Amino acid sequence: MSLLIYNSYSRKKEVFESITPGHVGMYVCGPTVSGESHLGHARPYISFDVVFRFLQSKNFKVRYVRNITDAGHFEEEGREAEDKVSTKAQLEKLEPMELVQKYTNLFHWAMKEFNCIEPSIEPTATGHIVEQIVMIEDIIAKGYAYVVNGSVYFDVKKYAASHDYGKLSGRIIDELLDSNNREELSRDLEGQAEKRDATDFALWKAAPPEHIMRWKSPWGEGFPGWHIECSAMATKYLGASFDIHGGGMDLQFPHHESEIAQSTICNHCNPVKYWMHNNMITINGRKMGKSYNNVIKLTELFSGNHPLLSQPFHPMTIRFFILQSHYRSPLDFSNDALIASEKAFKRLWEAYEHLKKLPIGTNDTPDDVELDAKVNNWVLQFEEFMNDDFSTPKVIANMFEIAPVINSLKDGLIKLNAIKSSTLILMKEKFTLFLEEIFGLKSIDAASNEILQPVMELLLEIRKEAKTNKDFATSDKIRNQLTAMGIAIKDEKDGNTSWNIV
RNA sequence: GGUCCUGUGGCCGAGUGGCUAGGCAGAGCUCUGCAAAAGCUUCCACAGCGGUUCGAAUCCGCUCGGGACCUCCA
Repeated sequence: MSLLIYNSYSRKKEVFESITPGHVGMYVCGPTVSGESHLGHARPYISFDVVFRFLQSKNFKVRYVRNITDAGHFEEEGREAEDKVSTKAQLEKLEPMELVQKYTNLFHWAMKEFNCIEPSIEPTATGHIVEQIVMIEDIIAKGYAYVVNGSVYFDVKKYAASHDYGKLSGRIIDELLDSNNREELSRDLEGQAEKRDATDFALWKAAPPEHIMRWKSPWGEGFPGWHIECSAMATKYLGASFDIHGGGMDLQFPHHESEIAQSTICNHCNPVKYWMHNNMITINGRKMGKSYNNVIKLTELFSGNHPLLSQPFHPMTIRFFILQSHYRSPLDFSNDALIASEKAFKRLWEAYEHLKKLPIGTNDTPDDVELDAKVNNWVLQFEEFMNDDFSTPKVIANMFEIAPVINSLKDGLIKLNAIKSSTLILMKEKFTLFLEEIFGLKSIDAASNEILQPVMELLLEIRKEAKTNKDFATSDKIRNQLTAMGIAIKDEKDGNTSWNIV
């Protein structure tokens, strides 16, 4: 069965066919490392990590490029052309590269916590200034950019005359161009005056004297525009046209629209076959963002140190929470929703642990034909759902359908030969594949450490003896004290006792 | 103002015109020395008003509400 991907460019689901059979080139806009990542940032990187993993499971050789934006972003484009990174650096009295390194490290740490596989290539904007300059020169040579006072701007009007600028973001170019004359948009921004048209965007900005991050260029010292870095790096590592470009919905315009324009002029072809955009994470119905002052940083989420949070949340809980909704749907954050996800995830993972331990028999004829068929169907739908534009919530729903069956098998409420041995093997195989390898989830349990393990065994043995002697005072004392210490114990149906750190 | 998306039960969230999404919370029962967990059962729903249809949460229109983008943004 083929993979369907919703292409933002065509606004419909399309059958995925990679440009080079067996290989996939995927570019995802990475973080701007001028500050700490927040919950909103987690979504694209987790969503596209799953895309990456799923494509690999389908035996594609994927080159996954995710950049680090460590220069070139404008805090407020046009108003005061300033480099975001250098602004912050002056504030914190750090060397710009020191700041960039700090937040890059923090970002990498968070990605590791989320169990995101590292991209194949993680290029930095500052490491590709030359490529960007070459690309800008090319655009100028082809007549689609002009130089003013040491800055270079892309000529949108000229480009739009022969290309469909605005298609990706559903923008109507005439209205954008008209908006030049509209009062509410003529904000009379500094630097705006240099542009021939308000819709033109900067490829290169001349650096004012106080600007720390600056590079020599044919147009004087300056720094690159925001959009050119992605075009330059994507072209360098994935070629003139590649398969998948991902990022947040909020990047569609102007960032991705401009990327298309730049690359199209340089390479004479549409750079991207499938555009994928994840929706936003909202908080009380509002997009999480600095301008709204409603961000929850990842460090706060993991530590629980935030007024909106009642407790710390494990990175896997966040990952599961994100996977419980479809990547193109808005996802509303709340403390309660996260608590619900945490419980749900723990329950599902526990069932998975039980599944792994179920013994495989040699039963070819199921006692319960109906159940056997149902389970088979649920499991086989995992891939079907993923093939339908990565419908992770549906896969999870099916896993929850199967969880009671697993628990019942484990407790003997359903006999093992109710289902075929091959069905059980299939369950084990697919749960591991989808839960661990594709969804990238792993146990939330604080790893039971080596010293604790034998101590617990001893304690539980003593408790078992007490129980056998009907000395419930002792057995309850052990249980209650352990509970107070944060260790929960459960008497299983088979007479054994399991434990875990809460 | 323009473009687009969206409105599902106490909460979060799937839903491709006809068949129980799922999770969390609530209620009851079973198992259990008691717990916890688990299992079973169960309550609560498709913003409103029209229309298309044998049949709509699902398609169309209108109204009301929410949001995103149009400026840095995941």
